[in-house]
Amino acid sequence: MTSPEPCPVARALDAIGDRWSLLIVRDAFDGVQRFGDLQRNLGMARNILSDRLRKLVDAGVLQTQPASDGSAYQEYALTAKGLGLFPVVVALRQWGEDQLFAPGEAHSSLVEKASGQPVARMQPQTADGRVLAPGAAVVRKLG
Amino acid sequence: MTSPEPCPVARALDAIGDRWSLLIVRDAFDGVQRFGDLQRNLGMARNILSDRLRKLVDAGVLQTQPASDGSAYQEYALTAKGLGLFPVVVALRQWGEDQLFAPGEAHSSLVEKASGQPVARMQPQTADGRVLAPGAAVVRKLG
DNA sequence: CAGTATCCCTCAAGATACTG
DNA sequence: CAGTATCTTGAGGGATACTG
Repeated sequence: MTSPEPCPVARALDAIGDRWSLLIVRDAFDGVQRFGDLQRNLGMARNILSDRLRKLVDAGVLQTQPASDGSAYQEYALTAKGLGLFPVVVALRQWGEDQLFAPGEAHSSLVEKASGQPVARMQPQTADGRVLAPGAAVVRKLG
Repeated sequence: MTSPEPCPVARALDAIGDRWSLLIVRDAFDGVQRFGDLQRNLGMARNILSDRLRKLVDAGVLQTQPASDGSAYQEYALTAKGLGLFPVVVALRQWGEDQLFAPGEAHSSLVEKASGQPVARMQPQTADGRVLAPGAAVVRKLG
């Protein structure tokens, strides 16, 4: 479970598959960029957040940049690599909403209601754009 | 980080966000259904695999069924809920391939080459099917 | 405010022996 | 072969005090 993982899924999980990284990334997509905001938002220990941020920066998922409000501190922003996690976060949210909530149960995708806009969803598809349903036909194509 | 998580992403990660579950699910999508095959394939300790399988069954992601070869044991198969993780696994694999491998480096999505068929890819899209690029416009829609 | 440094502790994970 | 039982370890994580 370490070193040169040959499986892309395993390698991805090695990079961002821990308990906090993807939640940090989700918040980053949501525009949260400050240490304190992340910490309050996620309710995690400062040292852990600090460590996770460093690792995400080392991994090239986040980058630090001067604070937009002119304060002496920095902000954490998604890199291109980090933005590439968008489908992952969307897919996770989608599965969570579809499979992990009771029919009437409220979840916190409030933005949809607030904005009146449907949130992004995912559909696996072939390279030529045909929609793909999970099942026997694709079962051996996951790598 | 426990109990009634209101965020779908957090709840999803609570269910399958540990170090092994998604790898087991990936193998399941790949047709691996036997305890011993999973154990050898993933190189994980028997007791951990046993525990993880039980939890995945409890979570409704996997179900046991009589072995197809008539042996006395059982097989672990994806439920509908588990099949719903297809986009998640695909998105993870896609990100891994695109961002975590050097240009010429080989990864183990051999199936594509073997079958000559392109593997599934993901594209986030709106409810009406328009393709969505990650960025400012969608940044507040992740929930 | 944005971190770092310490201390502590739980739990996930590994190894391995055992059972039907 | 398909697990279960037991033991041990180490890393991940939490609380909190501290610094620039």
